Amino acid sequence: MKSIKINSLKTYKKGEILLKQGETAKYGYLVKKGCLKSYTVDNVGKEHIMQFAPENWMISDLDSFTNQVPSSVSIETIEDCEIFLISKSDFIDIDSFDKEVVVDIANKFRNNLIASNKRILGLLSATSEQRYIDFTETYPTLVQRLPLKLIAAYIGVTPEYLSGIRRRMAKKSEH
Amino acid sequence: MKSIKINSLKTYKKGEILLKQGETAKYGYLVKKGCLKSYTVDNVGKEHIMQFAPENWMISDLDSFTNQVPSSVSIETIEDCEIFLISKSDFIDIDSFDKEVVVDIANKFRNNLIASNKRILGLLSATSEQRYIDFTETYPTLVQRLPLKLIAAYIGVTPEYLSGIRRRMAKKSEH
DNA sequence: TACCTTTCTTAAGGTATCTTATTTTTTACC
DNA sequence: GGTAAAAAATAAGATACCTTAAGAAAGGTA
Repeated sequence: MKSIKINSLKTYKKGEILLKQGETAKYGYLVKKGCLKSYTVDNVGKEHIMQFAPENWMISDLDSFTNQVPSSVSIETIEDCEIFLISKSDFIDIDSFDKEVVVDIANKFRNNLIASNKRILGLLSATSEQRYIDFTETYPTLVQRLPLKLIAAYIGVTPEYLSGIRRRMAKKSEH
Repeated sequence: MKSIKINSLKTYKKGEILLKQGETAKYGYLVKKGCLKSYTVDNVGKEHIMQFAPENWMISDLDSFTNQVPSSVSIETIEDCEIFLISKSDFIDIDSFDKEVVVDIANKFRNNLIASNKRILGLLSATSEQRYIDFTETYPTLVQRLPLKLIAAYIGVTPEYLSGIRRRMAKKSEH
């Protein structure tokens, strides 16, 4: 990715919204410091988290960013952040890149795709307790760092229910 | 993708297993005629469908195929099929491709990623009835073509429950 | 046509997860 | 350090979805 020029490094406070559901994504966000989330709010006001982006992760609505259609997610800081903004014009004209960069991009998409497919399988076939365990193994640092309700919105249960999962797991491991 | 050479076109009967969960994927499968499914069977014997591949779709376990690790899915014909096998050696050495081909591959990964992310959002936030409606809109031809139990395994409910969804939807639309 | 097999439907009872409400704990701020 | 606000824990009752089992419909084959 080294030959993609980075437009600007900006700082944000916790809780700022960088992209709103329904708007068109102008930027990809590369996190230098802090953590972002991409999420939807459904018609009964409940939040569902698509992705977390801690340090060195990249986040956007790929469909909106690439095809200039309305975004299906919002993106928001969940800690104070320093973030590189990568503009659409830097990114969309993939043909103008060096081949090496295109290979990097293809590999990045492929790895993201593998990760997304694993998540689909988990949502289809794993219990919520198992999805929580998977989360703690995949993101050991985030388990400590994120509030419970965000983890619940990521694995697909209510905060109350995740609280119960934790209690039952603690009881089990007592002996 | 035009400069990827195609190894061979093979024919299969309905119900043949092309890749078994746990084995390493040697091929990508490009469907000329018929339909494939990729799926897992969980520890209580229940089937969960990752993807359908009707005509012109490509299917494999991308992680297994790319990184030579055990596959997390099985792939099986659900109709009589004609299928192009694309071998790993044709595909994995992405650096040796023309740039144009690499751009095609990147775009294909990107589009798959967008589709997978939509499915994750659906699994997180939509009711099973809404996921069924989404399925009928995304794959109108498959709704008629596939048995109910496969659609149920794709949207993440039991066949009995999907049968109930259909009944309630029919009743609703009566007036 | 008749038979066998698979698919689909229906229904009763069970489990997982949600909703709502209340209490306790933690965090943020003056 | 004290107070307000947010987050987490707990619990009771409601709903979505599953399990099991049985019967009805549809498809394939002799």
